[in-house]
Amino acid sequence: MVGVRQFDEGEALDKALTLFWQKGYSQTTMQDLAEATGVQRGSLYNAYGDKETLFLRVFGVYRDRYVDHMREAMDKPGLREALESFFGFVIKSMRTGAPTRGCLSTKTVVGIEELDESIRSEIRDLLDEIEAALHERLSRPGEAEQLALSPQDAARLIVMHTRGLVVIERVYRDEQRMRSMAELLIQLLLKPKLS
Amino acid sequence: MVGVRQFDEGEALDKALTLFWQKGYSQTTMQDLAEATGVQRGSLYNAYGDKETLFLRVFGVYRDRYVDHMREAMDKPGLREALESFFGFVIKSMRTGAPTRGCLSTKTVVGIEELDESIRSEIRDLLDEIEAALHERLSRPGEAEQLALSPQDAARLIVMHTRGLVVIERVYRDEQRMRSMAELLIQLLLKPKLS
DNA sequence: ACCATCCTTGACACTGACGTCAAGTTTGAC
DNA sequence: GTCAAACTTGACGTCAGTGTCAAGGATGGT
Repeated sequence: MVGVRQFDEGEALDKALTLFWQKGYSQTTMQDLAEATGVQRGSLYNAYGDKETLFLRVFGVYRDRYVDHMREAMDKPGLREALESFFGFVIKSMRTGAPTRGCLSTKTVVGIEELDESIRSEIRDLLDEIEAALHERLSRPGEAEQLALSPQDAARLIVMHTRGLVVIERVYRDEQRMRSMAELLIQLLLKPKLS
Repeated sequence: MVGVRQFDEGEALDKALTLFWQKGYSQTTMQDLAEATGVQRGSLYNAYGDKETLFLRVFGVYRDRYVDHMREAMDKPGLREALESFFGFVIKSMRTGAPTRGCLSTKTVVGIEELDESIRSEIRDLLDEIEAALHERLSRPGEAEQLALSPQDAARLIVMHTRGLVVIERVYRDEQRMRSMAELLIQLLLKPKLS
C-alpha cells in the first residue's frame, strides 16, 4: 500500500457523527464536516464519494453504539428497573449537547422527504434491532408474566413510545416532562401487583 | 382600496399547504409554491414578505382544520369509539397522498434544527390544543372512570403516542401496523371491564 | 534512491435557492 | 376619464452547496 490515508478514520467518523447528530443530515454541509473533522473537503470526497455514503458510514457507527448502550442499560435484574434504565438512556441520549441533539435516526427519516431508500432501510433496521433487543429483555422467564401485553406487543409499543418522546423533546425541550411520560408508560405496561 | 390582490388568497394558501405538507418546509421552494398556486414568486414575496411568514399563514390554516376535524372525530358516544375514531382520523390524515404526506407539524419541528422560535411556538400551541381537546373529551362525566389514568395523563400519553405513530409511518409506511399500535394503546388505557 | 500509487489541496464549474427591484399593469375612488 | 395606490412580472444579484479536477505531495515497497 503506497500513498496512504493521512487522517484517522475512526476519529473523523466520530466527529462527523457529532455534527450530523447535532445539525441533522441535510443541514450539515461537506464544508462543515471538513472543518469539524479537520479533513479537507476534497479528501472526504476522495474517501467516501459523496455525502450520502459518508452518512451511511457514520450511521453505522451510531447504530452500533446506540444498540450496545441500550442493551447495557436494559440489563438489570427487575423489569421495572430495566425499563426505567432503558428510558433513562434514551432520554439522556437525546438531551446531550447544547442545544440538545435529539435523535439522529428520527431527525433523518422525518426531516427528509426525498430520502434515499438505503438510508430509510438502515433506519428501519435500527428500529427493528431495538425492538428485538426489547423483546428479548421482556421475555426473560418469570418477568414476561408481569406485563400487561405480550412481549412482542410491549416491545413495539415501547419503540413507538420512544419515537414519541423524540418529538416531545423537539417541541417542549422539557426533560421532566419526558421522564414523567416514560413513567406513565411503565405504569401501564406493568400489571398491578396482585397482593 | 386601489390596486387589489389578483389571486384568491384562500385558494393559494390551500395549495401552498398541500405542497408544504407533502414536501416539508425546507424542501419546498418559493418556485414550487409559485407553480403550485399559480401565483408568481414576486407576488408571493409582495404579499407575505418571506417564506417563513408564508409558512406561518399556511400553518394557521392547517392547525384550524386539524383541530376541527379531530374534535369532530372524537365526538362519539362511547369512550372506546371516540378513541378509535380519533386514531382513525390521525392515521388517515398522515396516510393521504402519494407518497403519503405524514404530519406537517412533526416534519417541521423534527426536520429543522435552526427553527425560528415563532414556528416552534406555533407547533407547541397546536400540541397543547390537541392535548386540551383530548382532555376535555376524556373528562366527560361517567367516562373518566373507565380510564386507567387521569384524563390529564391519558391525554398527554395519547398526544405522545400520535407523535410516535408519525415516526412509525415515516419508517415503515405500514398502515396496518399503525392501526394495531393504536389499538394496543386503547386497550391499555381502558380499564378492563369489571364484570 | 527511486517510483508508482494513492492521497491532499485549492480552484473551479454548476446548480438551485432566496430575496430585490424597476418597469409595467390593473384597479377602485373621485 | 383620470390618477394614485397597490399588485404583477421577469430579470437580476448574491450566496451557499455539491461534486470535479489537475497539480503537487507523501509513502512504502523494491
